[in-house]
Amino acid sequence: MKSHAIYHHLERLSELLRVDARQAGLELGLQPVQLEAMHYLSMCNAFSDTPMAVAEYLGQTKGTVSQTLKVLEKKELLVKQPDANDKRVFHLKLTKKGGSVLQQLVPTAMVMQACENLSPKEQEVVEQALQCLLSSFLSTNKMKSFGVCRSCRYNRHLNGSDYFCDLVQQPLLESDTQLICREHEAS
Amino acid sequence: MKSHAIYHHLERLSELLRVDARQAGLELGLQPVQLEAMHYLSMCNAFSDTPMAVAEYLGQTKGTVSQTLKVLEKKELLVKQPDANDKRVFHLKLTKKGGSVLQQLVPTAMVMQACENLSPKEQEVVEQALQCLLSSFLSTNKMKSFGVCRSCRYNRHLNGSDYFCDLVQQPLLESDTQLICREHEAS
DNA sequence: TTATAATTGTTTCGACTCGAAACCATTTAA
DNA sequence: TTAAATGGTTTCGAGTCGAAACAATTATAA
Repeated sequence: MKSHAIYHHLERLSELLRVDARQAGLELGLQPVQLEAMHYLSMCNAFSDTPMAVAEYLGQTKGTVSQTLKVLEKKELLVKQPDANDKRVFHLKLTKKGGSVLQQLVPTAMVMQACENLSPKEQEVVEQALQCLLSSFLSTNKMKSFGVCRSCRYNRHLNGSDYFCDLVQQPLLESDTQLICREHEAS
Repeated sequence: MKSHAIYHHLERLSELLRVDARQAGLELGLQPVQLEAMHYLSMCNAFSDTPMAVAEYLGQTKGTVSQTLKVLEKKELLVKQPDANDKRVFHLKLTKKGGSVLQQLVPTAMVMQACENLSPKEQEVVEQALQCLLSSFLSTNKMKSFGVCRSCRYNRHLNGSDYFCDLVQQPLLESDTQLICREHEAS
């Protein structure tokens, strides 16, 4: 059983990542969790860009996330747009400023460099291993996967660039299918 | 370049781990960072069980760590012992209670189960990959490795169960050589 | 249809984290 | 023997986080 060794490495990587993210966000007064929220919003689709979805993704309560988003909104890194059909929900969009800040800070320089120092083969192995571990975490604990739309069992490829989601019963653009969906279920 | 994918997976794993650790420590009122400190202390050698070493390991300031340790001491999970030679330094030892709490909570049930759901081969690959990534982080950023004594370039294997550290100029027990050292440098 | 329940999001509160800076005691260097 | 460096603590302020109470809207069911 390698669980202790895996835990140990993961714990250390996690701490390094956190310290690094804290450092990276320091100049702009951004906290690690705020960067994570922005990172998620930059990758998710239009069904998944709400406060509730962010809360599920981060594993935090909606109240906590609400505060996080309020700060980002005040810093003009994102805007809240009311939903067309449901007056309760808001869609969160990164502003131009938000996007460029994110691109500048994520991934952090430390991670970039560390990855560049690995051979392409090693990068491939590491990426696969992390994915393997992550999906084991998610399936073992029956958590939402937040995978990309294209790999979802509800996603149907009609033909060419035409896709359709059987869950929300809507057609999808090809670009949509590369984004993260909160309803994602592995196929 | 897989750096973005690697960052993404790592970020997510890191967040899951943190949420899980928070949950695990909840009953006993232990915070994630407190568990990490205890975990470190359970694995480090006698040169590395001081507040400063914990601070370096966690990447936090000594002031912050001092507060963390004060809480753990008050909960009787560790004790502070004065150093024999240097009146400024203290050695931190987990109490019996601290050890059993740690054994119960680390690794968390989530990680244990997720690992058990991987095949032995997968566990091996994941463990190697994490180690590979971690050492790339550390070497790229010239950070202390906190590796086990046995793998250090200062460690000399004399014969049988006799070892010697060229840095501190002291003989080592075989059991010492399996512990983490703050002065560790890869050989 | 209309009351009831569930859902989305916000606000407030208190316990906790964290770094910076000031501080003390001790050790090392000059 | 003074000055600088080191290990550790304390204090302070800004920030994180969950719980709980709240408001508004939508879904359910009688």
